[in-house]
Amino acid sequence: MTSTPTAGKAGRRRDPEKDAQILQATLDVLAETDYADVTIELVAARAGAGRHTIYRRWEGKDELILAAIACTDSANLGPDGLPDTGTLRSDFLALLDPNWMGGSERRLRILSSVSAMITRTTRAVDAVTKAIVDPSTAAYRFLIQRAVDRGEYAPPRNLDALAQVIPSMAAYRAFFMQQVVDEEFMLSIIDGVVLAALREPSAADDHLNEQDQPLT
Amino acid sequence: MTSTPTAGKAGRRRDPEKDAQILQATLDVLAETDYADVTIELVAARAGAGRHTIYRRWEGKDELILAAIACTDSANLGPDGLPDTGTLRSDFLALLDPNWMGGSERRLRILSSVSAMITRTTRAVDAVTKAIVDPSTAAYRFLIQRAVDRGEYAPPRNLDALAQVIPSMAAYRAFFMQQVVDEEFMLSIIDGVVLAALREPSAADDHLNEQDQPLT
Amino acid sequence: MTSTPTAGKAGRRRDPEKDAQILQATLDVLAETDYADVTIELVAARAGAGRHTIYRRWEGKDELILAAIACTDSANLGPDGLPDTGTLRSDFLALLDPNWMGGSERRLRILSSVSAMITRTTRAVDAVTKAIVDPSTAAYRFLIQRAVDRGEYAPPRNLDALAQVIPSMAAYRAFFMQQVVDEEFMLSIIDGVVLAALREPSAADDHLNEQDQPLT
Amino acid sequence: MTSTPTAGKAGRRRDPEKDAQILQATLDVLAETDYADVTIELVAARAGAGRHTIYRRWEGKDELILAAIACTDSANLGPDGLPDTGTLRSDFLALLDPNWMGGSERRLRILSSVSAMITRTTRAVDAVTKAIVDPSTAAYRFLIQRAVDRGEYAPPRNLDALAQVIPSMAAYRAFFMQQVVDEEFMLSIIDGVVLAALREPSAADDHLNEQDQPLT
DNA sequence: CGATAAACGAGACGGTACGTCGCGTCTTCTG
DNA sequence: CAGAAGACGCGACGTACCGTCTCGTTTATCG
Repeated sequence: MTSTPTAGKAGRRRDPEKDAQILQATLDVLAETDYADVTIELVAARAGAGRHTIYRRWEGKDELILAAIACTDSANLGPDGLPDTGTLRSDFLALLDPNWMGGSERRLRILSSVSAMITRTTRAVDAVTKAIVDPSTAAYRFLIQRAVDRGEYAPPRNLDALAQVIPSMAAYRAFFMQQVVDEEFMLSIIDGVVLAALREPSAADDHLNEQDQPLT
Repeated sequence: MTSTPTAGKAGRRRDPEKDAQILQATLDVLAETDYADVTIELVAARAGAGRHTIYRRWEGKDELILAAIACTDSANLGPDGLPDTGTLRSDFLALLDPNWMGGSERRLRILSSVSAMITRTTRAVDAVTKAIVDPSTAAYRFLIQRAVDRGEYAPPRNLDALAQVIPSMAAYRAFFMQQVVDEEFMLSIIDGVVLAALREPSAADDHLNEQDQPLT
Repeated sequence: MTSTPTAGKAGRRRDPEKDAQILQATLDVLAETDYADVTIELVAARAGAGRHTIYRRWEGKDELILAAIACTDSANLGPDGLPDTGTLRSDFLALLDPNWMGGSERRLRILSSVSAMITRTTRAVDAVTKAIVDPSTAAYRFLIQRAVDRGEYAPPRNLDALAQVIPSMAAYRAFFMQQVVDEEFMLSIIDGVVLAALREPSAADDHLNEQDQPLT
Repeated sequence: MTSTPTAGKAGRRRDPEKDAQILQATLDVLAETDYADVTIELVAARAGAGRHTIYRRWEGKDELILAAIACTDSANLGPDGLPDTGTLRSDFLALLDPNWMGGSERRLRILSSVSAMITRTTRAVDAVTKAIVDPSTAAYRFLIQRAVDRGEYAPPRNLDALAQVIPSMAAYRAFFMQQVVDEEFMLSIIDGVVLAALREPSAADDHLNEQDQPLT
């Protein structure tokens, strides 16, 4: 997106490793300090790069940070990377540790930094949505749907809404309240909200378990 | 020397009207531009004040913005200001419009600006907690508790968690996804999550009100 | 010229001492290093000032250096500061040491630095002319005229041309040839050129000695 | 070892025409803009060359400019190229036009650019000395000596000093004062200084040619 | 004649100075 | 003394040029 990797033109190619180094340095700095203290100079120094090398790739500070966020590997939230413990409740708990919000302090601090841009740039919203919001929601939706499929719960009235409960509440607590998202908190919303909103399957649901049922 | 009319000090009094003008100007600027573009110079110009007059009153940019936000009257979320429509569902809907997150675009933009400070300043967290988080949670808890009290629903397993569902999800949508919190969305979480997690009271519930009832 | 010293307006006055400190620092740096190595940052640091303070007073690097050159105290080349030894020859020699070209290494290095600007800026020419060229020429013209007035020499055919001989040749040697302007060299042009071009007064000149005689 | 016509190396030969193109482009750019605005990039573009091609040939910007100036053919100041009009005065005037300082505006601008380097690079001094100072002085010394030899003037006390008068004063005027060196100016120094410092030969001069004659 | 080696246009790269802007502090004058 | 005006030290911003270093292509000489 930032570079046209192999255009059949002359001239030295942009070092693709530099991209990675710079983005990594950006994330590192972002994790350590505040958005306002993220200096292009500092990022460049960390990445062993010159300032101009950064400006050649991204339009400015914001674009750089956005790109860094975007490259946060949220790929472990794909179906393959998700836990499969047998019950939805323990799946949720298993997701706590490596998951973005309850995960490392680092991930949270990085996210917090983006917030400084989210108001002004549509791109910031897109980046956050793509890197964090969508993957999280998708992961939770997958887990719930699987539990329904295996007959653990009846199909919920609104799967989409339910899938957003945990990420929303975790983010709210972590970001606006700046409080840790620990197991106690997770359990309170797992048991008190999500699982409470699910029902055990009725007898009539048995035939539908293996079929596609439109979600609305 | 004999008559010190106002206070025991000599010299010109601080113009109390300036406080209001400056805070108003801060909110105005905050509403139209980004946090990073909120310049003390600009605020001062808008307020018809000098920069030093601002620094005499607040410690710096952050404190100024915090003070400006703090003076936003969100106090209509007290028990007296809350709707009482007869059912919890319509109470929730009645809360949508005047509520902060579903409120005016202006209010959202102003509040979004705090996010730029929330990471570094403990005071920002306090301000947000005091102005937004606590009132919202308290309001929703009040509404739910009232519905339980009037026998509309059985006492939930975790009232605190449930009370935070709506503000969390609304904030997440409005802030991180930058999408409108309209009635459709509210209904999806009211019906799909909150009300789904509540049970109608059984006959036995009269005695069980204060007890845990195992899920299985 | 750079500041309007006492306009009846509000606001902090520009520190007049800063002007001096900055100009002095500029001259110092100019004397030590090359034009290209004169950094605003360095000058500011030397002067104990911020970069912005410099840019507030002068438009840029060139203007700063020009101003610094202009403030070089060439006032000791006024009639009062000139030597009066009794003979033109020893007057010339007496001028060697404190004089600009034969003077301090410092003065020469400073001049050399301006040369980098003299091509592009008309202002540079003006500054050099005002600070160096004119004072030197005027000084030599004064000395020669005084010698003529006292009857040491007959009025020269072209006083202006003669007055420029020494500064021109000293500058040429010092700047283009980068060789020292020492007493030996000075004597060679004093005796070989200037004094050689002057004549002893004829008998008829005696009456005119004390009168004004137009030069061209 | 006897006949290695080109060189014992493989690989593509350096395009000798590129040298010329680059030097020409350098001179062109030098003539129209200031030293500081002479960009390697710009020169390369003008010459239809790549920057690296320039750096392969010269060590840097300074060396390039020096080389460009060095290739300016100012060698028409040799004894054969000098005018021989019969009198020293008209010889001087005849030298005005094609001479470097009185020469084209272009030539002056180009040479002025060296001044930016003359302080830091010894090579610049050498180049200037070789290209300008020495030829000019030699030319004027030759003309004066010839006039003396033909009996037009008595041998001057210091031929070297006298030979530098015109180039020095012309350079001073052209460079430091940035004023044209026209016939009027030349006449003023020819008549007012150089010729004034020369004496018509006395009868006794035939024997005294090699002796000093005291001024008094 | 094909392999190899250098030159070449293009342009990425690490530095470093530029000139601009905002912050928070300070001084000066006016009411 | 408060208040408006604005100078001041600091430090980040984004731009430009320097000189070096790849790239892929072209051109020459040697095996």
